[in-house]
Amino acid sequence: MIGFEAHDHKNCIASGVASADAYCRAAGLKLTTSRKQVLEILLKEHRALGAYEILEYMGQGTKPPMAYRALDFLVKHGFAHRIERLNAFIACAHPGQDHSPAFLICRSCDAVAEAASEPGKGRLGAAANKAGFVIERAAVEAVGLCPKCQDAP
Amino acid sequence: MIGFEAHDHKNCIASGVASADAYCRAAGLKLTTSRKQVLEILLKEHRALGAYEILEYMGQGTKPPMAYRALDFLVKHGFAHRIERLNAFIACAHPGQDHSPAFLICRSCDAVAEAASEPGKGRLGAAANKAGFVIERAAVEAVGLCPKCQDAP
DNA sequence: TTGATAAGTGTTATGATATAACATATCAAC
DNA sequence: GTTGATATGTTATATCATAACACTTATCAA
Repeated sequence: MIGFEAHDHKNCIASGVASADAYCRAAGLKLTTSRKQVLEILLKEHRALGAYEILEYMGQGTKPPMAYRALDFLVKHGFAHRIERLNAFIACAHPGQDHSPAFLICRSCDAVAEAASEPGKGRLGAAANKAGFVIERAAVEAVGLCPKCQDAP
Repeated sequence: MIGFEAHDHKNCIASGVASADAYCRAAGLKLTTSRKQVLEILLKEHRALGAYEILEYMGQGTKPPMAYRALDFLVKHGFAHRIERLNAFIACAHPGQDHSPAFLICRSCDAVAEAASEPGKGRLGAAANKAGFVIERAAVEAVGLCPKCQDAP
């Protein structure tokens, strides 16, 4: 899990962009300037950012559709995820890997950590099966308190 | 799981309101007219409704805060749930029971079924534990195709 | 090369969702 | 019946997201 601990941040950004770059090249996708820029912003901030917040980082004159389009691309291809609860976006912590993300969201400081989930397993999978529902993907967003905010309530 | 099958709808509404009524009386909560009205609307429609859609059912002259306040109350006390993915609300299918809901959302017709999940179990629980994150509640929203929409794509 | 097609970007305008703030009303407890 | 707490009514506005269209750039077959 990539989460609340300290980490080597420069490497984080470089490897995130590099892996998206490689993936796009292999898949015939275009990681254009604005898409790359948004990915870099997400990686650099290393937290969930709202679209309008991203817009500000992109520079003045940038309009909402520009940010949303880049985000659509990044989310569609798994380089970023949307956090429904926060109406926000975060860089993927495991780019390139086929994964079903789950998020741990601190209700106090809004920090977000990405973990793995197993939709289709456990009670949920059994219930879906029984109902004849085919799960394609699942958003799992756990809300609680991160280590830091438990210490300082 | 309560979901995609046909069911006795009148009973659905009556028992939903009755159980909320009983719970509120026991807990010293006030199920006021507008709160009860919104609950009835959700039970009657038996699907996820946006706040402004609920507002229309409430009659003209009703303003957004009225719907949102009633919904806040219903969600807070477990009589309804918010579906983040749809920015919508749905009556709880297991009122009164202590439960951690999961939802099966059809991407074609937006039908929603409520199932049970087990946050804190499985890989997610293990990851949270390891990270020192305390899960208080979790939103689990699985997207896919309901039986009806699989047959008619 | 050129012209056709598709994909991406820039821009305007607006739609959809949600809440802050404050005035008024209701109700239970003293 | 006054007080205090809770709920409602209302205005205004904040926040999040997309439709629609003009223009540009990349791709590629003829």
